[in-house]
This record gives sequence, structure tokens and C-alpha cells, in this order.
Amino acid sequence: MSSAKRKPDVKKTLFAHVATVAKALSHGHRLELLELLAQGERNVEVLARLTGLSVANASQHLQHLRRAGLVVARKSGQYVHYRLADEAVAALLASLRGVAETNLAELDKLVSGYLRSQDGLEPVSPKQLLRRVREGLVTVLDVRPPEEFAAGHLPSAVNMPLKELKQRLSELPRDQEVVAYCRGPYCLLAYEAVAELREQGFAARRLDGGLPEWRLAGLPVE
Amino acid sequence: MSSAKRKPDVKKTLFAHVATVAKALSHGHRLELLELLAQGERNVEVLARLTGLSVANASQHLQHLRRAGLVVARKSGQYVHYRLADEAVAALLASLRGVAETNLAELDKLVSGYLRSQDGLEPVSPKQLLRRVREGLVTVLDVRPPEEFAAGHLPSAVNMPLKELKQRLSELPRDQEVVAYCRGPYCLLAYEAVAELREQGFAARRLDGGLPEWRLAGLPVE
DNA sequence: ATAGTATTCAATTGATCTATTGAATAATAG
DNA sequence: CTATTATTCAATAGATCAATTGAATACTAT
Repeated sequence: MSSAKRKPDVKKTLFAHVATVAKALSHGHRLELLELLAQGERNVEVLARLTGLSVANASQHLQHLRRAGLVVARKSGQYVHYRLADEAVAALLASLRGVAETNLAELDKLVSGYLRSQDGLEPVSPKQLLRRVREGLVTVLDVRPPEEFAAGHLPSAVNMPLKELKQRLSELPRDQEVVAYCRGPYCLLAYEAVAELREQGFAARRLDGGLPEWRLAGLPVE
Repeated sequence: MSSAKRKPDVKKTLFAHVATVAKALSHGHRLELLELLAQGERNVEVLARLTGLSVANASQHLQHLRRAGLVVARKSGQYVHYRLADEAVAALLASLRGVAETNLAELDKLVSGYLRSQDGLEPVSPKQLLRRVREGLVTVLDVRPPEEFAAGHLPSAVNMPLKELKQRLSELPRDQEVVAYCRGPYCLLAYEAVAELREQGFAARRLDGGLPEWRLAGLPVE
């Protein structure tokens, strides 16, 4: 039986291949790129600017992700647009984040200390929010940039990037709660929007998670 | 606003912490250790032997996993028993494996080429199997070592390690299908058991996944 | 064609990771 | 107490990875 000798090799090879995927996830910059790509397609320059990386560096990290099969590239003219390879990638990221949060004491402290302190209230769960949106009880505020909003957003959400928030407060009704969201659990825009709104006397809360998490829950996107 | 300067730091720090968890998953040996731990608690020496690593090397990898919060250690006498920190870790592993399989062309070839060729038939899904077990239509064969069987197994499963299979064929009924399983999708024991059984004229198939996947599906364990 | 832009490639340097080895701890058995 | 066993620690050398730089490629617009 040749398999007696080949068996360990095959098993080691299988695990080594799975490990290469994990290795692609094992750098903060690449996780940040993936979070941005979870919002929708992006070209290299924009990704570099949003993450603060040099273009060459961003390009190399993106190629690393591509080799691991986590993202795909589409060339259009002189631009190369990257996007997540698959919805399963977004689910994997969420799972990784969840394990990291529950298991890493330090991370837990950061998340619950720094982030949660900014708004005293618990975040609204996606399902709760959907129910209240359908009953017209709540204003949904998307504080991401307009391009990301255009690529998909929550039902009946209003787009108001954080920078414009102060000037456009009059557009928001004061007689119902405002729920803000942005890219994901580690996107700080929504935290700051809630802080600002509450300073101005609004009843404001944050959505638990961002658009990718909403999508993963199987809820509708416009 | 001090957050204008601190914001990027917090975000980078958050992603860096999540990345350390991914880094812990980024080595084949550690994934193999985790697969074994998904079967139940194990001490260092046993893990070293099962993986073919030196004890010191296995110990270091285990400590790496522990620092990342993926496993926990329990000291009892002179032994240190490791186990998965959480059920979410098993789910994360399954998710990682799934993404790796669908996205890595090479891995796909290995899995469907080498493994699937060993038994021509499709594997049985956990839900199908549970239904057929309850109707008494099938014999469930657990080909893992007795310790792992003792730590938990499928309802009404028969334990028969691969090495004993040939001698104990008479214990298996020939008038109904036999479904074999072992540790997980990359555990080769079940493939070999099915091949052997079919050579001997049994109607044999493989369960899709192993005990950890069965657990994750929320199905009952004895 | 020419200039300009987006992206990738190639080479370098410093940093991090892995496996091995042998010694150090800690618990147990005689 | 001494010998034994399980585990961890510490130091090393080789391998791999990350960021930077400047050049190369590929496409667009004039």
C-alpha cells in the first residue's frame, strides 16, 4: 500500500495549504484592506490612500491576498479593481474577529474600553433595526463616503459623511431615534457620529457591526 | 479633538491584534494540532507523537496558540492538557478550511483529486446520516482511536480503529450500508476504511466531515 | 509619437519566524 | 533523597516576511 507512506505527506500538504490562507490574514494592513474591500470594489490607489500605505506596498499586500484566493482583481483601463473573492471571505473575517475579541484579553479591553466608552448605550442589533425601520420608528444614518454608500446601503438609509454631519443636522428629525453605522465593528466613524449627535441633543445609537455584517445576516441591501 | 490623531492608531492596533490570531493559524503544524484538539483534550507528548513533531517543538507551537487565545492549558500532575478555548475556534477553523478549499485551486485539486478518488461515491451529509441512523438503516463506524471515541462520538456509532478493521469485519452487518467517519475533512482514516470495506464487498460511504463538524451542526453527541 | 498616470516588478535591508539542541523546572515514583 | 518523566526555557542558525526605493510596464489623453 503506497498510501502508508504518502498519507502523512498529503495531510501535511493539506494543512500547509490552509495555513497559507491564514497567513494572508495575518497582517494588520491586509485585514484593513479586506475590511475596505468588504464595502465594495476599489482600485489600488484609493486603497493605498484610505489605509495610509504607499501604493507599492498596498499593491504587494493585495497581490498577497490574491495569491491566497481571498480577493480577485479586475483590470479596467489603467485601473485594477480589487474585490473580495467570495461572500465566504466576509464570513471568515467576521469569525476571526469574533474569536479574537472573545479570546484576546487585550483586544477586549481596547474594544470595550475605548470604543464602548464613547457611547454609553448598547448598539442596536441588525434584526431589531430592520424591524424598527419597517415600522418607521427610526432614522438610519450611513456615515461612510458617498462612493461606498452608492455601492450598497441599508434600506432607507440617509448618507451623511462624518465631515458634513454638523452642517446637515437640520435634515435629521429630532422626534425619533437616529441609528448610525459605517464599515464594520472597527470602523470608528459611527462612534464619532453618535457622540456628536448626542452632544447636539439627538437620541442616537450605533448599529452593531457595519454593512458587511448586515449582509451576512441575510438582510436586504439597497 | 484628540481622537483625530488617535483614531488611526486605535484602528491599526485593533487590526494588528486580530492579525495575531490569524498568525497563530498560519502554520500547518498548528492547524494540525488544532484539528487534534478539536477531538478533545490532549497532553503535549501525545500531541507530539500524533503529529510527528519533537516534544519541544510541539510545546512551542502550543504556547503560540495559547498566547493567541485559541487553546487553553490545564495542568494536572506532571501533565499539561491542552484543549480548544472555545467552540467558536472550531467554527473558525471550519470557515478557514472552507474558504481555502473554494479559493485555492491547488488545494481543490488535492482534495478532489487525491481524496475523492479513493471512494467514488459522494459523502453522506450529517443531517442525512442522522435521519438514517434513527430509522436504523445504517451502521455508523468510528475509525478513530479508542481515547477519542471515548471523549465523544456519533449516536450508536461502533468504534473500530483502522488497524483492527480487517480482523473485525464479521462484526459489521452486510445487509445495510456502513458510513465511516473520523476526525474531520482532512482525516484520511475514513477514506481508507471505506476503500477497505468496499474491497470486501460492503456498501460503504464516508460521512462529510468528522466529529467536530457534526458538533458544529448542532447534532447530538454521545 | 509624447507625456502622464496606475500598477507592478526587482532588489535591498531589517525584522520576525521556525526547528533544533541542550539545559532548566516541576512533579512523581522508588 | 535520587532518579525519572513531562514540560518549558534559552540560544542558535536558517528561512521567510515587510517596507522602501527606483525602475519597468501598460494604458490613456493630447
